[in-house]
Amino acid sequence: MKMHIEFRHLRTIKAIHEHGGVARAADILNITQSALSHQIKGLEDQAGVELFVRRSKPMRLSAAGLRLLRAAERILPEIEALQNEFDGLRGGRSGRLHIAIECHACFEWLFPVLEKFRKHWPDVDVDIRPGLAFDALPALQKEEVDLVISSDPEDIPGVEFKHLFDYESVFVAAQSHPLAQKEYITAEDFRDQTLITYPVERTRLDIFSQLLIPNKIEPALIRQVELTAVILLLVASNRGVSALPDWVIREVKYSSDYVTRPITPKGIHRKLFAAARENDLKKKFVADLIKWASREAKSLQSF
Amino acid sequence: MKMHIEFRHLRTIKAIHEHGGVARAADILNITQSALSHQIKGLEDQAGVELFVRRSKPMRLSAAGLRLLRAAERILPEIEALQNEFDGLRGGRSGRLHIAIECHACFEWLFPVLEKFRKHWPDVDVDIRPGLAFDALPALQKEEVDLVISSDPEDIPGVEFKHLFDYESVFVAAQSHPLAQKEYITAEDFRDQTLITYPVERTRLDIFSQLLIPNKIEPALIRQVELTAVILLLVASNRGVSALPDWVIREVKYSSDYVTRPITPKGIHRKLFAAARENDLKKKFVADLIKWASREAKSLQSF
DNA sequence: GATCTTCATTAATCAAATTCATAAAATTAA
DNA sequence: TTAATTTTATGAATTTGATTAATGAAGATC
Repeated sequence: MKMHIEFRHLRTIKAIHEHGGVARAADILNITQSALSHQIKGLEDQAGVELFVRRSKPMRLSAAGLRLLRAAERILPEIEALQNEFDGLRGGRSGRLHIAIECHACFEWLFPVLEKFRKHWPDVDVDIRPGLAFDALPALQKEEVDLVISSDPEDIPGVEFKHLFDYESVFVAAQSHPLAQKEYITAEDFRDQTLITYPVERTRLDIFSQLLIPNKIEPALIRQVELTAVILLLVASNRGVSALPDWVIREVKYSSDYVTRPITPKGIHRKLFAAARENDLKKKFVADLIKWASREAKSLQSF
Repeated sequence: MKMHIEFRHLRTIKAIHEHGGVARAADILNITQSALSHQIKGLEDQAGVELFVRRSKPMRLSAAGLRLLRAAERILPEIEALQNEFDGLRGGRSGRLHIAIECHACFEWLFPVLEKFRKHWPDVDVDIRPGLAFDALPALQKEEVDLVISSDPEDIPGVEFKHLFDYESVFVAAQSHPLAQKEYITAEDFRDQTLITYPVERTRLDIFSQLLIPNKIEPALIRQVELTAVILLLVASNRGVSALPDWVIREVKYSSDYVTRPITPKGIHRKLFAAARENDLKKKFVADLIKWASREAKSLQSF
């Protein structure tokens, strides 16, 4: 004999307890007293346990009934919350916005955007998913992630790339560094240098993908550093050179112990895009994030 | 449009996620694939949200579906535990045994019994309910309490009194106390004494109910003390006299700075009973508690 | 003791979950 | 590529089971 508890039963137990009696509970639940009576009987038969003490007339919960009540009071709020969440989801108030970033430096300008976003959309589950930073576009298609910040737009059906802003990857070195004398930097210049980069794969770094790999040049040493501020510190104290997006450097320009130079005569110019599923772009909160991200990025450039 | 989640849906979501696909989940749940398909469609329609990503064929949970899954994984174990508890309840393995004691001193021998009980019946919710110590028998009828330790058996339908043991309420005083010279104590003897009692109503103390109230005697002073050991300490140092069950005193007899005397020539002889609902007496764990209580009490007497 | 509440029961009704049979879509194999 | 296979969706019929209406029984209340 198996017991078959349903939410209906939990609501019934709770209502009977709270309103003291089957008839009143029935009123609250908008069903007849008879229905509740049947319901309770069904539960008691299946459970093989008396849920109520019928000795005295407005019947009270028995020990087993009290246990059930406690369960009801823990479970019912959960699905109620769930239902509210789904309501919000339909109304576009809540949702998920998991972001994969291919460019490591993007943390810099993305964080303030996320701060603002969280304030305006408190019910949206926004997050940056690390790890799957490469292969991010397949993840976007599979709905494992909802937004990808990328420099390499592809033509994928159902996915749209929104242009955020242009930037230039520039060479950074200490003022006293020999290369600081040059007007522009070439691939060859890196051959005997210590290159300081973010701790990510080479293919995700502009300096490699756009210059060193095509020219088959290997720097003398590569040193990986997480924080942009630390990279600049090391560069300024002549422990190596680096290549960073111009806006990253502009943000901390006041420390003028280093100089920037274009890479190749024309410079490495790149565009940054936000990729999302076409469907999601209709959602207000996704559009908002892209709008704010673009604005924040452009305000960084205007320094 | 209101959403109507049921346990069935939670189980479905969980099964589809775990077994990767509707067909397999259907197999596990002993239901047809069609039923699950209809079920999901129903949920999605009502929620107005896509629960699955149908882009690829063994279909996967969407963001919304994942939330539902998380809820399922929190809620389902709860009712599973509940069902197990109810199964145990039917099998007599679990249950409730809340005890009301009318005689305050009974704590002394009840505690070791409860220790043993807890070891043998770990799933039974055993407890001593203080406060409702008087009026305990009505509470027993109303199933607010499941066992009452009492000296005054009444003829209540559906309630049975099991005899535990006999005891004598004896007078205790310091060896140097004048009344220690007497062979037995009378009601009159208390008139100019400081009487040390447990902090409960008079009607629940043998010395009052059996002697002082019938004889309309009021002691010079009453001092209320919680712990038996402290009562005996005060008595030994001549701060007052007391009246206690013989077995209480026997237990700490080694401290021989006080003497005991019968109250009235015949002594106050009482019986102690365990009262329970006839129904509950069929339960093994209730029978066990009474059996062990009786045994423990008798072993105390044989000191 | 008469009346008012409160809960239980029976049979009938109604809604909804499930099934059966089959189509459609995607995946895999040939 | 087609064919074969797996996986999900759909429509109509069926079954299940929850609810109701009407009524009866048992406490409570005056």
